[in-house]
Amino acid sequence: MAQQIPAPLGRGPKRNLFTHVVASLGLRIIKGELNPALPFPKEADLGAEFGASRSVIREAVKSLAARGLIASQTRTGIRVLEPINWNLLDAEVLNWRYSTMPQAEFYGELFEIRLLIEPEAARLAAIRGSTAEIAIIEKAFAAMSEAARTGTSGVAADLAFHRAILAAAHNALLLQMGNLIAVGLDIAHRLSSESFAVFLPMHQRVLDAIIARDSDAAGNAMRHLLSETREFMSRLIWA
Amino acid sequence: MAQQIPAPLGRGPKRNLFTHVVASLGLRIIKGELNPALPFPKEADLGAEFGASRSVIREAVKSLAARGLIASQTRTGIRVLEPINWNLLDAEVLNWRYSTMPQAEFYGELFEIRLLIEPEAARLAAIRGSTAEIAIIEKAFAAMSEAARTGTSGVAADLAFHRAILAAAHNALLLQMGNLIAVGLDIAHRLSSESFAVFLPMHQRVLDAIIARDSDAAGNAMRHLLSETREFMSRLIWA
DNA sequence: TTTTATCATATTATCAGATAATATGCAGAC
DNA sequence: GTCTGCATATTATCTGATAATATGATAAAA
Repeated sequence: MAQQIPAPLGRGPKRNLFTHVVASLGLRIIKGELNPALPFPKEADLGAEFGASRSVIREAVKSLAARGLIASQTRTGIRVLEPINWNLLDAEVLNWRYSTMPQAEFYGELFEIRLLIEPEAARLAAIRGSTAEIAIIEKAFAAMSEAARTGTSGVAADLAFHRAILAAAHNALLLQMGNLIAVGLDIAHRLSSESFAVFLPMHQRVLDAIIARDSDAAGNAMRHLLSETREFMSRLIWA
Repeated sequence: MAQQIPAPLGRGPKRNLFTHVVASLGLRIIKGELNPALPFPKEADLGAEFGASRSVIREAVKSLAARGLIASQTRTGIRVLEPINWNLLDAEVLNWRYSTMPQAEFYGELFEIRLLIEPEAARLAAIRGSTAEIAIIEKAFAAMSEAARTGTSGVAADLAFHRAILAAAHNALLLQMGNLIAVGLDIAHRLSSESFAVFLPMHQRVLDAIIARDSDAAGNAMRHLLSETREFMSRLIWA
């Protein structure tokens, strides 16, 4: 039988059908359009809607289930799980949430966690970081400086800086929080592409404290950096 | 053609083929038996190994990919991702990791995070918690007391207590950390089934501080509870 | 009336065997 | 050497089956 023509479906990168279905359903769930109280479309219906075969639909369902968004059962069908089950730290879920929540609210939530995690991570990095690990932090900072000088985007370097600190703290669970930071930086970059240059000196202070193995100073410098960034962003959001 | 008889494969609940394949591969990846440097088996090979059709294998692959463990690409095949991409806070990944890591190491990592998160959560709960939310904390504590009195397992109530505090802190990302606590309590329970009775008074102190809206006291009480628990567990692990 | 046992049915779970898309590496041209 | 085009291996997607299972209806029993 002739292959079905994939429906054009308008916007969206649509790298492949699977990705499209996952993103589309994921977003609908996060938005609340599909929720635990409502009956979820059957595999067959989803297939018809997306112009996809059952295989693709089922793979998408498994992908969303792995993120804690839905569960499926023989005869019962698919159902949306309560938000408490959602893997909010999953990069995709994080982005879907970010794109649907009020910016200020999401940002407040995000920075509350960052302020909880990162100062302690900086403190631990100053204590536990190997010289090699600290060198990576240094290198990331150098890249940030370079980006500031040349006026190119320093988002990647900024992210690398914060991730390197998490890595130097020697706690894998802590490192996981990198996703949060990535989203946070992405927002910051969209709001103000030069913002990170302003905060370069504060990054420097964090770095110096870690190099000096001064754990308290490192923690404080990081706390200061994050507080100031939050302030700065708040002003941008409310402006 | 006759349906293939699902291989008995020995132990394991084996609720269904899909779950079995996911758990089996997930564990192998976490263990490092399958790693980024090694070529990953092809879909066809996996199918042969597990006695499963390609559909099941592909669904399992998507499920593991959603957890950040692997990625697959046309022609290139499947590959294991670097550990930094793993969703360590996913309940399954957490359990796989727990079952393969040295207990002391895992426990240290876990409590480092809990000590970071939960005192602040308790503090915020004392400030932001609605009366209804605080009532839930109270109810969980009552259930813990009851369990202690009757000698039944209080793990569920204990988990409910800590989750209720996270919920009362009004930060969805914070709530996500409940998975960590669940694993932590599970370990504690396996090591010493009566341990939670010992810590009942410390839980009471946390609860009282939250009811009294004394945020600092709540934070300190939680910190104390966790430190003592960690101490207690360390002794058990090394004994 | 209430409970328990039986059964039909709807939906996911799994299987089988296709074709399509695509990244890789090789071979040949420049 | 570098580029271009082609063959190939592997995943991506489709199609159409059969199997397993939870649900609700129905019937039987208490």
